[in-house]
Amino acid sequence: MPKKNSAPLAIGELSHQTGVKITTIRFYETIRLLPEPPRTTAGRRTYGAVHLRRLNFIRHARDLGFAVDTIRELLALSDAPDQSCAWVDAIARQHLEEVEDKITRLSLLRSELGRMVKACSHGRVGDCRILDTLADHTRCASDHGAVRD
Amino acid sequence: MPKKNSAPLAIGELSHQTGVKITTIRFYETIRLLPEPPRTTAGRRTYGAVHLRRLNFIRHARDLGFAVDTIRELLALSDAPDQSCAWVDAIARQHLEEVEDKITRLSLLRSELGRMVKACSHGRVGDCRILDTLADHTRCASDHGAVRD
DNA sequence: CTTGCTCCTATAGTGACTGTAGGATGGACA
DNA sequence: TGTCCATCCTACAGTCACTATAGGAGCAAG
Repeated sequence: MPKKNSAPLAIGELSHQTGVKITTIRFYETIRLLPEPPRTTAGRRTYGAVHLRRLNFIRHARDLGFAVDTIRELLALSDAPDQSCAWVDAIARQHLEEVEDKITRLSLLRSELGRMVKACSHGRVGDCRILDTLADHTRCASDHGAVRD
Repeated sequence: MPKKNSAPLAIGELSHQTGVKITTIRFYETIRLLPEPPRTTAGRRTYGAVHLRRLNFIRHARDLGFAVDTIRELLALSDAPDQSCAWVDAIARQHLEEVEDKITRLSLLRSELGRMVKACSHGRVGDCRILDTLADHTRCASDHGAVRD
């Protein structure tokens, strides 16, 4: 006996229940990530359980770092329950790899920054090891790449 | 006997020597990160050793993840060699902290994604553990926050 | 009826670039 | 001299995922 909690929600209510800001909810509507909800006669959006579920999914996926386009894909997949879930698996694995990659790069960065900070003798700017290091990549211990996301 | 390699560089040359794209060099000029260089009569930019040094500094700092505004600050500081380098040190330390923070958050994420992927039994979408997990944060082992930069 | 909250649209701004359109210049070769 | 291609120029739009602001209208309580 699934209790239908189907009283329509105002946007502020939906925002509160999902932790997604009102402006962001409206933004998701404009980029067609969230379907247009029905409106009251006065033009206010009214959301139901479907929207709530979908927005929770979106929010969680975003928190886990999935891109909006990827989420769109995942949502489409989850609407076709009889398909193989191999593609979902592939998407998740690829994202995991990207995260691991980022961690690796950031760790190299941490070492380099750590070394830089440690070398500082707290004197005058003219003798600053930190600025020296920034001025000349060859002083770096590792070939830290760029951290551009 | 410092060899002055002072033949003026064309923008393509500078790009080649620093690894910064031509468009990016021009962009740095518009945001006043790099000073406007002199031009030839035909209006082409000509760079000297000063620009080369400055751009190398910028590039290296960007690679290490410093924001453009921070780099602006660091450049201003490096132009005042008699000041104390405490502020430079503080900037670098803060950036290091931010990087460490990011690593922590990404590591939590990695665990969560790893768990998700491992739980996948490669069946149909309707039974997909990955989609289940995305649909419901309470299935998560940790309170991984958001990864928003 | 006023007060204060929620809601609406439309538009511009964020950071750090990247891409495109449409044109001018420079040097090498026939 | 013609012509070819690489290089350079400007100006503006697009990226991503929002956030902020301006200027209103609606709604419930006191």
